Amino acid sequence: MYTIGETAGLLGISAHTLRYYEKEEIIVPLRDTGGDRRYTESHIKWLQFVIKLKETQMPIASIKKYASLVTEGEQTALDRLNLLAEHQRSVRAQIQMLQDADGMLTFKIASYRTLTEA
Amino acid sequence: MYTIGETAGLLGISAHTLRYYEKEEIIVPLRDTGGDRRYTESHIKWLQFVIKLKETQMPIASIKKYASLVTEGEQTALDRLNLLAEHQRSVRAQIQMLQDADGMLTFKIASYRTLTEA
DNA sequence: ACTTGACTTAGAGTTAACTCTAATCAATAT
DNA sequence: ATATTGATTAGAGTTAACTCTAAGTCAAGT
Repeated sequence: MYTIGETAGLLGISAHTLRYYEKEEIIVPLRDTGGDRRYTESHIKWLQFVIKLKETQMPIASIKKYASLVTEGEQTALDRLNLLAEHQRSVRAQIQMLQDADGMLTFKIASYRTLTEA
Repeated sequence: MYTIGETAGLLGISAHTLRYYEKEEIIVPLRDTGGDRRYTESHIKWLQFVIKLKETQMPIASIKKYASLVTEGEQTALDRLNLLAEHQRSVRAQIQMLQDADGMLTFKIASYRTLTEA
């Protein structure tokens, strides 16, 4: 069980952001007797997954959608599968685009090398 | 020579965005006798490059920086090389991160498949 | 002559995703 | 006993990158 500060530290995000994710219904932490948020190992795992989705450009709105499917339970498994499969296509498209850009940069950089070494 | 509308169509961005890039000093189009913007082939090529940088998450501020180096001329070639080399490192880091995410998604999706097919 | 559509400008509005502020409270450290 | 630390809330502010609005000019088509 972690406090909001510990959780933020562990994940490398701010406590502010954790409260924002809660407001967006992406995560629902427990509360201790004093009313403070408490995060379990399974909350942490879920947040790490959310952060991975974020890093790969999934918008908060889609993450929210996925989170709501998880909350709805077992019978949404197929919907979740489809959502992730769709996102995987987007991730692969991003990789392709970045590889093209990498090639272009290699070429540009080589031109500048020729220029500056001449 | 293209009008702003033609250029926008060619590049798949809006005329508004082209004016915005001009305000940010990323591009300086010519003007016809009526004062309307005119874009040459070389403007188009430059804009295509700018769009590639954008797609690969280079912030407008950095693109602006690069554009100003280009304007300054030959003697900034080494600075430009360094800027692009730095960006290439970022592009490669993005590719790496996306490939990890792709693996994770493959795993998650496989789990859901097992679940929904059982 | 009139309408249509593209262009001009300065500047306001939008969206996503935070990020911070203010005012307050509760537990711990000196 | 007081000071610090870290938590709480609602709601305001920020940043990047557009995106649009208003008010207007101008050329071409009917």
